Amino acid sequence: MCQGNKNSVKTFPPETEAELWARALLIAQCTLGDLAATVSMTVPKDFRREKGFIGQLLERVLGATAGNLSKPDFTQLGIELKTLPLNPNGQPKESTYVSIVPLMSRDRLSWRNCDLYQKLRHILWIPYCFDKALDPEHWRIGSPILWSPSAEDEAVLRADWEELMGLVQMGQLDQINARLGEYLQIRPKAMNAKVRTEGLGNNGECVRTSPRGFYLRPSFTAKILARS
DNA sequence: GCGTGATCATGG
DNA sequence: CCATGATCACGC
Repeated sequence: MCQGNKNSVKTFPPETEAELWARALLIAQCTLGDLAATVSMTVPKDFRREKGFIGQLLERVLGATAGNLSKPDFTQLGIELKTLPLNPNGQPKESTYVSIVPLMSRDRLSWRNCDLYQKLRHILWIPYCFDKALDPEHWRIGSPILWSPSAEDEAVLRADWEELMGLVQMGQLDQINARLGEYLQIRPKAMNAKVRTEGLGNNGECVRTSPRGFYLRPSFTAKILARS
């Protein structure tokens, strides 16, 4: 980690959705290097040791406030910030992490009240071109997308969530893999495969298992892009 | 250790 | 080729 990033500047949080949107429009077409300079950060040459850099850069530039709380980044506005890496062909390159999977929840869950939905209900997408042929400082930010799931999106997301959380709550952790779910999938979310946390066994008892997260498939974020 | 930000690296 | 499973850094 370079010294410049430790001392980087934070932007004041936007007070309204319109203000956030205006800021997002202002940075469209900027390079990561230009943006980083405005908040005294330095763009890494590769992301092997700084995978979250671009997300943290955009949090600073746009004035996100939630830190590591399980809340939308712009808490007062209820808006989640997500960067979206695109291949040079304009398609999403990676899945999008959304939230941690609550592996110990035994209570009946409500879709509209779950952490996952609270983040999915309103997202500011910031696409950028992930081009291995260029140094990351020259990668360009694209046009922002302020998105909420359509009724059809929500129906699929909710069905995926119900299927996946059904397995979690029934203690069927060993049946969960990233192939399940049409738009949403569950994948490991930890420093490494040895990390353990508590989950539910098939008799409702506590078992040790790996932490997992909910991710949106690239095929779904591609639909969001195509529609915008 | 957990949740935030994600991308890496390899097997199918 | 690309999705799955694995991995990296930070704040607290």
